[in-house]
Amino acid sequence: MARNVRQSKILELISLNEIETQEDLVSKLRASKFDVTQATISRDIKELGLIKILSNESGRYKYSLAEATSHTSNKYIYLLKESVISIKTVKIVIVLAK
Amino acid sequence: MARNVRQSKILELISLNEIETQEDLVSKLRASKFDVTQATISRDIKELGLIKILSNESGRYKYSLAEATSHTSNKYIYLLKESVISIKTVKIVIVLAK
DNA sequence: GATGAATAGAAATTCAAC
DNA sequence: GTTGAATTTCTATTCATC
Repeated sequence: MARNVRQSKILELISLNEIETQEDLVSKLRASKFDVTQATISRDIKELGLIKILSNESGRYKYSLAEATSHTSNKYIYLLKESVISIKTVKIVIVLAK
Repeated sequence: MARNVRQSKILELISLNEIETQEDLVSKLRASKFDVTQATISRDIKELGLIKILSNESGRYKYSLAEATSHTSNKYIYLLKESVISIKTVKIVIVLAK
């Protein structure tokens, strides 16, 4: 399912990068061969429950994983299980467990 | 300091209500006699490090206190100390400690 | 430094198409 | 059910003003 692969890629991207806007995310996804628009990313972000927070480093807004709840963790874990995950994505699980 | 009083009122309002937009917050602040515009609220939100998250009840976005960090907690506690705080606002501290 | 009016910029939704 | 183009809605910033 392409949508799940894309969403797990989004989790990876926001974990490893400072993503300031949805357009940033679109660019990075396109660089990874995901042909997608801002409208879809907006929906993905809502489904993943991602939040925009202030980055300590830059003082600017960036996307972040939501504060862990059973709902969001289950969603993340499901996506990671469903997709072919690189070692980078495994690191996300570690981040979640912090 | 009017700004701090307003910001602690904001903490109270988002803790006790589902605030979906900055305009919502402006309305509620005006109802509480804070004469303020969206531009100022945008700045307050950034300074307080507030985030927009999905509400479990409504499935819609609402403003929320940030995940606790020493920085944000200190900021909240400072504001609560500085201002004349109602019993309602004391409840916010309890929420933060959860 | 704090703020508002206006504007630019970003994000959510609509509406159609698939 | 998923998506994109266009649009609406919402938010951040600019540029004055105090």
